[in-house]
Amino acid sequence: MSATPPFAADTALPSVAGLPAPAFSPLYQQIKGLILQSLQAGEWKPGEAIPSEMDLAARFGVSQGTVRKAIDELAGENLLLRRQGKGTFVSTHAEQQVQYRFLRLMPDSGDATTEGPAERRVIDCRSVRANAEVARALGLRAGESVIQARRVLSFQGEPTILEDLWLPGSAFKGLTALQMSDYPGPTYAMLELEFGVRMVRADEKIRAVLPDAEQASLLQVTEQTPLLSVVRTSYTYNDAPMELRRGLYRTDRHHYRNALG
Amino acid sequence: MSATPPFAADTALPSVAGLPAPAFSPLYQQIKGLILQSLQAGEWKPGEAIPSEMDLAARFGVSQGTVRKAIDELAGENLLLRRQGKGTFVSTHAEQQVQYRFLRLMPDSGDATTEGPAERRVIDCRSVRANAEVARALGLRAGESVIQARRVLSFQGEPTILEDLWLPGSAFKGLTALQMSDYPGPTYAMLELEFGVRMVRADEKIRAVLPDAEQASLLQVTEQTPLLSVVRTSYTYNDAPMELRRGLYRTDRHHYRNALG
DNA sequence: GAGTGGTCTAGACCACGCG
DNA sequence: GCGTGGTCTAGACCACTCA
Repeated sequence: MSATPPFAADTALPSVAGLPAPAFSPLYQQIKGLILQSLQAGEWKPGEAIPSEMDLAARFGVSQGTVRKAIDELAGENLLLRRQGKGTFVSTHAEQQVQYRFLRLMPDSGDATTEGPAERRVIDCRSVRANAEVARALGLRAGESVIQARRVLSFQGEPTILEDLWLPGSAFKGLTALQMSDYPGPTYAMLELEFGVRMVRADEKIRAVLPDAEQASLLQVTEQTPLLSVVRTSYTYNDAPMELRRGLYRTDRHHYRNALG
Repeated sequence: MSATPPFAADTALPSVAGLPAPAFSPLYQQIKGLILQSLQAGEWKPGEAIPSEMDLAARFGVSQGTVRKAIDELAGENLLLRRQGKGTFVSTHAEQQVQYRFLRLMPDSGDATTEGPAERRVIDCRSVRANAEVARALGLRAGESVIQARRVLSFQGEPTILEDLWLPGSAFKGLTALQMSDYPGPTYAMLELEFGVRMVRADEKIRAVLPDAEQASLLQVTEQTPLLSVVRTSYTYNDAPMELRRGLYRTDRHHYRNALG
């Protein structure tokens, strides 16, 4: 029971010259926003169930159908996971059926399960000052503290991915090389667990490049071997960038897979 | 008015040993299937409006809400396009706001609109016999007739993409180099218009490679320039493969963009 | 059997596009 | 002002999970 709808739909806001009217916000979008706030505030932790649709409907003072539509959208964005008969759960990078949610590199033959998990070797992990590029990508000022790490992922004993990554120092203070290498499972799952930061979506820019001498050596290829450069920016709930990652992928036994709708 | 629901939900089909029960098919999924059939049969052409939700509800003998949910899914798969106040339309590669629906290559600065349309140069277009690889990708037998084409796309005067593509000869009989070069707009739109074949989704496998001498010459780069190899298989409504395309992308002024959800 | 999400319906009203 | 898709409600019943 209880409350009245959070806001009246703003059907008649003043319109701005030159721009289309500010648009009207349906109830279920407002409910979606409220659920998003609770997710962001950590009211429900990754992997946990959120309240049932009926409970949320009562809490927000709307019908079940309206809550349902809000949850539908959040589930479509992979922020929530519905399980019939059990409840609706906060998405997590752990306990994912697919091992790595953001990694699109696939073995040429077989699939990720036949290949087994990656072996990780952390080469470097330390706190540095952000240069201009890193600062821009993470929404920081140049010179602010960031954690920089480098590691090599190997599949079936063959070094395949060289990753450099940068995380804002403020959110990940105290991250160690040990955490980066010892956590069993995706690094994003470790960041959720240890720092409460959940990466929710990401953008990638892909190029073909040649490695420098050090990169080639780490991947055990020649400097004439073309590699995929994958620059990823990952975002948390409020669309704030929380990670910059640059991967160099060997594509002699793997390929980057993409589905176009 | 009219008909009874197309099928009773098959709640109690015999279950197969070792497999989970055959599942139950909600009404809206059946409606979705019927709409899909009409699309595939060409009852409504790309760009045209399909009947209103009320009309379809009457035609199928279900409620508007059920038709709505079926259409929602088809719109989510980009097969239909909803426009409030106007109707629901069959998606098309023409009149797309984004010029190229399947092309993920973006200029490093600015966007596709600032860059202007690509200039196309068709180098080759002829009928050949499918080799084993092409036959497998297109679901043909080796030796069957396929149309093979090669072309270069240039942006702002700079050759950027070299494409080889293969189309099943049966569906595209009579395709000429002239059609490939003269049609203003996406090639996929031309194939819709001239052959009634609509590419609905695609898969891409991406690698970093070095070009051979001929490829390098066509793209005006050296043989030591790393390029993106993008092998795309495109599918029509019934998930039948209808095109194999291999692109070599220069990534010195462009990058392949991907969003991860 | 109780509780969850999933489907389906019927009806009311709203926003949008267009003649 | 009409027809379209879009929102919201209320209620019934179904499928799934787990105790």
